Amino acid sequence: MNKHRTLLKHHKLSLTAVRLGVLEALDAQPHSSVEEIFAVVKDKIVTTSKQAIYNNLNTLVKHGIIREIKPKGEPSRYETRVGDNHHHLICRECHMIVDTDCFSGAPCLEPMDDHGFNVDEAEILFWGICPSCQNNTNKEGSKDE
Amino acid sequence: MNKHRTLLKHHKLSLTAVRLGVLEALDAQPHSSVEEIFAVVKDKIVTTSKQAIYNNLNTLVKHGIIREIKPKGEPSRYETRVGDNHHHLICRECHMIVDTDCFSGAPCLEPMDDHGFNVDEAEILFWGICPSCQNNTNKEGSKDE
DNA sequence: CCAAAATATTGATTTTGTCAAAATTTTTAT
DNA sequence: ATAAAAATTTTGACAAAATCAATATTTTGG
Ligand SMILES: [Mn+2]
Ligand SMILES: [Mn+2]
Ligand SMILES: [Zn+2]
Ligand SMILES: [Zn+2]
Repeated sequence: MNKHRTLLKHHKLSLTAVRLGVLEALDAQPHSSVEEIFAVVKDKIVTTSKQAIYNNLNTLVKHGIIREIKPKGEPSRYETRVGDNHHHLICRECHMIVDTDCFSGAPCLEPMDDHGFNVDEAEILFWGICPSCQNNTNKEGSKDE
Repeated sequence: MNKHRTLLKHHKLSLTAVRLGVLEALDAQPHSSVEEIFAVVKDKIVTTSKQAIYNNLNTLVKHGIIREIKPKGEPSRYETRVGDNHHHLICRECHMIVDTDCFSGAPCLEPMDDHGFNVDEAEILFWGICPSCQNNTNKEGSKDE
């Protein structure tokens, strides 16, 4: 995958094995957690460390190359889909995350009253139960976690 | 404040000093953190513990009596304003949080594509710079954190 | 007032993530 | 291609936020 090399060059970021591994892992599995990314990268680069994953994710976020999502009470997730201000559905049971586009009608960046804030991002999380968990609940009766 | 006693009774929750203290603290200062609530409650009930604050906040959230907000990279905030699906502006610099009403036009609970999810909450965080921090930045030049 | 249930207190533990220093790799400039 | 400089990686210690668990205390309902 050469687009990552080009992208990193554009941002004057070093082109390292771990960094490329992180980007590939995220392309393959959007909304991954640090643990998940680490597992994938470790498969290719056995000597890698969790700290290197953290470092790279933070650097990539700072440069706007990836985006961080941090749902209440869960570790951060990351994705390479940036710059389109899309939003997320998250399942209260299995914590699965899926993309959903921005409303076409509603201007996300314009709250009813902005109180003088200079708003640059509208982060929207739709909380609910995913189709699969809806089924499970129906079949197994009332069951927690 | 007797409305809190009534409210707790409705939910069959014990009426304890700490619990009432938490609700009063939150009424007085919406979007407070555990630390802030603890400080306020401790002022009245010197023997209280942080764990009691955590316990109570969790219980109150479960019962829908208060609401939890958890912005990326910050401790949770709590508020007694519930049930109106309002949203929040948060300052990237000073982390101040202010309320903003739901769009009137856009139906918050209806994402463009719900992917079969049973959505019950739309959590919207508007990120930006608050008026006060805009001033500081202008006056002090480019300054970080 | 008394027993049962709920809550509070205390201290240990977990999870997620940062910090810091030395070792290695990558880049930049001869 | 090579050497110095810069960036990244590795390792281990550390920190913040929150939960868990056991015992003590308070609250409730009778
Ligand atoms: Mn996404
Ligand atoms: Mn609010
Ligand atoms: Zn699910
Ligand atoms: Zn501010």
